Amino acid sequence: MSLLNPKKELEREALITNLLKEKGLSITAPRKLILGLLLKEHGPFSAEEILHSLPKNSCDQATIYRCLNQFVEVQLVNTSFLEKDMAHFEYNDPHHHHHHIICRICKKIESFHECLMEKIETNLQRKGYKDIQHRLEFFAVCETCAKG
Amino acid sequence: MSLLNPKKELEREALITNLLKEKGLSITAPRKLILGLLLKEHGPFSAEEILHSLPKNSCDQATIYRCLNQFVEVQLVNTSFLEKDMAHFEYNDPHHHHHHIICRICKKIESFHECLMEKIETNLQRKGYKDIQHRLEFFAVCETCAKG
DNA sequence: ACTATTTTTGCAAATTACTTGCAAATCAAA
DNA sequence: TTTGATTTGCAAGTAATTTGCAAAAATAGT
Repeated sequence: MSLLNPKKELEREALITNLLKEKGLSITAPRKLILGLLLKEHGPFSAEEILHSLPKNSCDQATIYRCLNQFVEVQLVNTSFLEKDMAHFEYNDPHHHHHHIICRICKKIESFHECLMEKIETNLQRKGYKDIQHRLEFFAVCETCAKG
Repeated sequence: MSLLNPKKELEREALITNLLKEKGLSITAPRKLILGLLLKEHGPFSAEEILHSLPKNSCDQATIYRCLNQFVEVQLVNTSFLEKDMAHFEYNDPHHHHHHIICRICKKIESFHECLMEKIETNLQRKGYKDIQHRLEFFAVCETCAKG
């Protein structure tokens, strides 16, 4: 824990605890660690990155996956599939809706906040990105499943 | 091969062959089968679905993956990650740019052609979809990599 | 607080989409 | 058709993610 600002740390603790409670998840050490990391640093992170960012042996990788999946279920966290064989996870902050761009070569990930595609592409071009493609997918519950 | 319309079949053959040639890929039986399927039916298909749609033993699964990856490289085919542990593939028809919606429960995939998000979401709501989320990601070559 | 009940965790093994090494088959160029 | 390069099939390998199970921790009731 940070020795520099114990008050802020307490606030963070309370925030994490509240978020978990609101979503009906019990308060456990691994869940606080993982959610705490996602709140402090703004990802997206792979499960492996999370594992290595947390204190050694503080949390098993199976637990990390299980917690992340639960967080995604209750929409506390978003998943992206920026690389094909590895998911990335990020705190789902409703006030900071944004999207990602990944370099096809070096895999560096950046975020941006515009939300109209032509505008976004123009801005990306100005930033020097070449050969831009996008992928937009919607996820929802269809009429049949909503009734069943 | 279809006995109903041999002329159309020949045209299709020629189209497939031309597409492969244009992209600098040699003409092989598996490549023709896979691309042919993607041209005839409009996916997206998983590799497994492609395997089972082709005539028994006409093509190994390793070959299917290799061909699909080559098609993606030359931008003849697009990939989506609609389900988290399985890629879907679709012919990249520049005249029919579109996006997908997948039901979070039954995994049924539909396509639509609008390209502004609010409009899309409104239309999806009219179709009865609930709890709509979207995921938009850009892929490009960053300035550093373009120079290096 | 204490205990009982439920939930969660850690570990190790399993799963599964996807990839790869290699010898045999097929393709393309001349 | 022959020659050399590319591609294929097969079987084994890889790596992210999941799962079974017993032990540990969290919650609810008293």
